[in-house]
Amino acid sequence: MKVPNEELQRRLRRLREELSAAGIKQTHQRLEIFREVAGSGDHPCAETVYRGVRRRVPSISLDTVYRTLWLLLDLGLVGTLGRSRDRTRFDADTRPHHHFVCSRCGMTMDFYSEEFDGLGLPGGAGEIGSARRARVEIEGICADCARSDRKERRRKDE
Amino acid sequence: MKVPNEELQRRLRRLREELSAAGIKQTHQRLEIFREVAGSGDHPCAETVYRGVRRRVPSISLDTVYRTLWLLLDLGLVGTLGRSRDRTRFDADTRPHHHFVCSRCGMTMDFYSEEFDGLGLPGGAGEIGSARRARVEIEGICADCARSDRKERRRKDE
DNA sequence: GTCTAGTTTAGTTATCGTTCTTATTTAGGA
DNA sequence: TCCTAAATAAGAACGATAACTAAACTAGAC
Repeated sequence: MKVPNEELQRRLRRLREELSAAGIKQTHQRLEIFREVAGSGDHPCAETVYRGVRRRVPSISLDTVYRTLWLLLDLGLVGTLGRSRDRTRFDADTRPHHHFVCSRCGMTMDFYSEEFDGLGLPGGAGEIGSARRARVEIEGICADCARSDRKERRRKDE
Repeated sequence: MKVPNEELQRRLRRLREELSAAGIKQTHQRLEIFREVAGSGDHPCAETVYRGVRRRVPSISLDTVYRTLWLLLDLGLVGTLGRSRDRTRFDADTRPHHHFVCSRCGMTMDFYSEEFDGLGLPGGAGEIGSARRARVEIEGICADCARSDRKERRRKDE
């Protein structure tokens, strides 16, 4: 799976824009690391990116790859699959269920929905495979955080 | 967040059933570790479970907690949040998108669906918070694996 | 109740992904 | 071109997790 060149160029242009907007230096390493991720239609891990970039920049260090990937994540230029930088969390609820994650406080809450359980691949993506079970993660602001936000705002307005 | 006692008892009963069905001994430690996870409506990490169990079984070792949690996972008595035991994977596609994960080969494929992007909390769970964005992960068998499964079955039938 | 195989503990060590430290290099502005 | 803050390379360090040991323990079969 390769990203078409046109799309890759678009992404590289965006990288340059975002870096200068944020006042961050455009180094050879950063460019090549991003090119590696942005050019693979896949979901590479840091090690894979490292091996790929090393073919073009043999002196690159794994540390630089990690630092750069987290930088790109902060800038919103890449994302991660699943929760990153978190230890494994266990869940004794084995019924099919879904999660709501508060993007403010990080709290994860379960909820149930048979409709969500049975979601299948949408038309056009059906040829990828056959669905067995769906898990939905909704990101948003939990009621508690929304409350304290409102309180905070009221305090400021006075 | 605490699990109601009735539900906890149901889960403990299931633990006993599954352990004897699998011919695995029912030890005090296993019971207490499971009770800790099953009794917390939360999503504790191994360390949290360890601290909780240690209050009741002070001699417990962290090693036993890990061994038992993975055992419970293998038995399907607990699950994990997100991909466990996997390194962080990066994704240069910053458009909203969803994933199809093949439970046979582990391959993760992207797909797009504006309908999925906009999923909100279902009725009855709306008071949890306000949704901002949804991510759907569909688990199933990819077309490639389905093909080789069929081939395998044909070979056996001959 | 006895036996035994499976389990736990404690302690040590290994591994793996990731991060830190420090000396060196470099991008980009003056 | 020169300067300096920022970035890098190398390898040591780190934290979570896993493996291994030997000795003690115990659940469940007989």
